[in-house]
Amino acid sequence: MSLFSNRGVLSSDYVPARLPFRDDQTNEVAEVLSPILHDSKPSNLLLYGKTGTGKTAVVRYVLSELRASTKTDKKDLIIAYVNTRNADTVYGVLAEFAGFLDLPEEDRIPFTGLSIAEVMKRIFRHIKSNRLHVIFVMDEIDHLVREEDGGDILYQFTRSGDRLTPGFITLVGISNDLQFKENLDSRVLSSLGEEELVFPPYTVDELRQILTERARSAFRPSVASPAAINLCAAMAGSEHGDARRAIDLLRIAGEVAEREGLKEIDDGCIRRASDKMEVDRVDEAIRSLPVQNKAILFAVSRFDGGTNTGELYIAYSSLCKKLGIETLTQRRLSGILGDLDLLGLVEASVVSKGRRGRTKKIQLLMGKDTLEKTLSEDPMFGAL
DNA sequence: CCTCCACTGGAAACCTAGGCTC
DNA sequence: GAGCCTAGGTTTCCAGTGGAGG
Repeated sequence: MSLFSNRGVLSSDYVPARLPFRDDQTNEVAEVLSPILHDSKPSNLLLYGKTGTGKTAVVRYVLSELRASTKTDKKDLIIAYVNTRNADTVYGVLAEFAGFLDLPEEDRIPFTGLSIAEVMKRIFRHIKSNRLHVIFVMDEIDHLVREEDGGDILYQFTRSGDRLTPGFITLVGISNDLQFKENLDSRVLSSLGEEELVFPPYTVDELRQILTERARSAFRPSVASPAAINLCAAMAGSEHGDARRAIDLLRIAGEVAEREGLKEIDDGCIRRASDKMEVDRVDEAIRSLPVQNKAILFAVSRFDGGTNTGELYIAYSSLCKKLGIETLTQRRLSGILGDLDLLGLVEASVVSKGRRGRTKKIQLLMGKDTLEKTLSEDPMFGAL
């Protein structure tokens, strides 16, 4: 018998009927966006806060309320939500955004081939001619700003006024990075940040209450004891006040308990769940890597006590020959190493060895066996 | 205090895939 | 169908550099 009565309550895209400890933010977002109900353009809005502080949840909540309170026959209100990190490139963001707009057949955005300018033109033309009122939510907008030309796109959106009338776009930017403003053109910032809102991290006590509330509807009675919930809140949230992590942890702990045939979640489940989350994260990151990055990662794993760029390049080159794939240049390898470092799969730091030059000291950040197990799913690496 | 290694990392050129125009 | 254009990945080129050994 399942320990869960409603697992969905603990899933990452669940929006609860009320967001605890976020009433102020909810009201403010609602207030800023409310002009749309009277067909006038709301101010652009910028939300900051670390991950798991409820930014996305608040926005989703307000938007769904907004949707609910507009008349069903209203076809000119478009609410678009794009996570700019998932969309990955500037082009990807625009293409995904365009997906919300229901462009006419001949103006559909293919997945590649068009210039950014052409994509913008199509989007703007469509909004203008259909008098659309658009709220465009860009989650993890800091990622877009870091992309080349990303800030430029924002500039165009914020300056798009008369190219769109009688339609309009209101931008809602969500950022995890509190300093991303520094990389932003000041004109864009002043326009995008017409209204700003900061989300403080949750305290451990707040997390505990959030979890308690969710657990009540997610689990059968007496599956998640107060002690278990305390531990989840403390483990996931003590450093960052990250509610998403805390909720994920609780859900996975529940799954672990269920699989092990237990009647309730104990400390052990939670610790094993925490380990599992880390393994899953790494697993997924490896799986979605391009071949070259996998090959480089594999080459890194051949050195037990860490290695350096020159040594790694030699190992990588012979690996490529063995695999029958193209060998990239050392310059490129260095760049990919940087990416792997950002993903937290590898640690690559520049060290100087005096007269023996400067290099990157490289170390694998996971068990060799974890990597080999995941990599062996790829037919190309299976034989190794 | 200077040298000089083994790279780093910026900049620009090059390549490729795919849509567009005519 | 030829020829053009762009985005994104890669290569080419190279000036710049932290610090152990002299």
